[in-house]
Amino acid sequence: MRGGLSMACPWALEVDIGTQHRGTETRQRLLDGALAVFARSGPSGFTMTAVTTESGVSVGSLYHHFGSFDGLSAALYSRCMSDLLDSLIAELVRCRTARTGVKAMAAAYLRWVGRHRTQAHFIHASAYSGFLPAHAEELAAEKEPRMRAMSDWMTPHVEAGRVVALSPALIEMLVIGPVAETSRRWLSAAPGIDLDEAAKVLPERIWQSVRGEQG
Amino acid sequence: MRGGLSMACPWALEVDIGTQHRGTETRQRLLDGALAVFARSGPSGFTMTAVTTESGVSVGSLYHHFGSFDGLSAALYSRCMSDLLDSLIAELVRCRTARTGVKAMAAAYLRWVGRHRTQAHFIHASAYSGFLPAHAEELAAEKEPRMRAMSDWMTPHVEAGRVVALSPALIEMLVIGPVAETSRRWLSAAPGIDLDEAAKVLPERIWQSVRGEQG
DNA sequence: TGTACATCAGTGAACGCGCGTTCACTGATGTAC
DNA sequence: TGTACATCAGTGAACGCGCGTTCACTGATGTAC
Repeated sequence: MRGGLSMACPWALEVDIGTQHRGTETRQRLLDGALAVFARSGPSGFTMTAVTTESGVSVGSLYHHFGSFDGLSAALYSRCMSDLLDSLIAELVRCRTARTGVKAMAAAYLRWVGRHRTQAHFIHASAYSGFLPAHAEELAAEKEPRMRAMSDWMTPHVEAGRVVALSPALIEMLVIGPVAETSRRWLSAAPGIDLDEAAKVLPERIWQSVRGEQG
Repeated sequence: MRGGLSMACPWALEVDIGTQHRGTETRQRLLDGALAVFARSGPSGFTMTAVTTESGVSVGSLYHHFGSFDGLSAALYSRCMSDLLDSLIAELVRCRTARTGVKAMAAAYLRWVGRHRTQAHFIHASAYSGFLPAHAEELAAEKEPRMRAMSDWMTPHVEAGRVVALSPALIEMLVIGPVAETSRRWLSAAPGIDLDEAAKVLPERIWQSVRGEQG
């Protein structure tokens, strides 16, 4: 059993610094189980009992690794958010012009949501949950370098006038706002929202909203 | 007591068709109390016990009027959403050009959120709550005429090419997306978001994203 | 290489708490004659 | 105008349920000598 798992997860050797392999594996099982519960039962069915049953891990073990159920929720949120941001960054760094970069981010956001519906649902549904403020520090530490990577890409374009001279936060509102709202409606199963159609037309319109005088 | 209330709320005579005045008053007290609880304690403190204590209305009375706690939540959501939409419409109908109308809606949204923080918080935090699907019909009935009013205003501008030829839903994403995302961050007390600053610059950028070739 | 020991990982029964809901009841209001 | 009656409005104790959390414990792993 142990040997098999080690072969399946050779990278675990690098991750497990000062911890045991089975601990890392248990954490993954809990996070995977939590996501499975959320996919099946939504926010109202997202309880500790359901997660421990789903993952086959004991309550005490959950507490050993995450400290509380909120702690597990925050860890899952962090994993989902990092995955989303990494997807955006991967698309962004391949672009050289401001226009292609902005459009790529908007399109990548919609594509990621379509391909990771449960994760996207969990991120959006957790927006006002109690565990976010309680674990704000760790979450910010995970998010900050990724936000900086995007900001670093954008800054030269802003300084050259190819993107409108607004604060990074407001540029983010214009780029992410429409696709986040689209995702929210799609996740709520609102009629009349099609991700593919949105991905075709929104990126160009979003670019029009942030292009500068030299754009 | 009754006489004093009747004088304070003469319009109640028009609203109370087939019901008693004190019933209407009790419903208002419950909804007001619910909003007060949400303002003080947020989503996690939003419980029936808290609402009945705050409003001084008995549990049984709550059930008599709303059927369940979810029913009360849905009614509160409906009241907040209608108030928001009515604010947008009031600004919209005063505008004749596509540009001023679109900009007015975006600005009005941000202004309403700033002036009705708790209501805005409740709307956004309820996005994935269980009571929305369960009461979808009544909520849609309240919302539909208001959405149609906005759609009716927009249609001639789309047909004349002053607004880009996209589905009403996608136009909504472009107009509401950035201001909704801005509100969300502001409501979460995220640093670096200022509603007044956003209201100054976002409306014009949003207009750029939806203007048509004749705009 | 073998043994002792410390630390990490994992277990699950038991607990208290506060939640939403029910129900048998009383009181207030409106209506019919 | 007065009375009987039906309906609407309001009460609050009692209930069961499932939640997150605790804790005394066993087992597995890694390390020192």
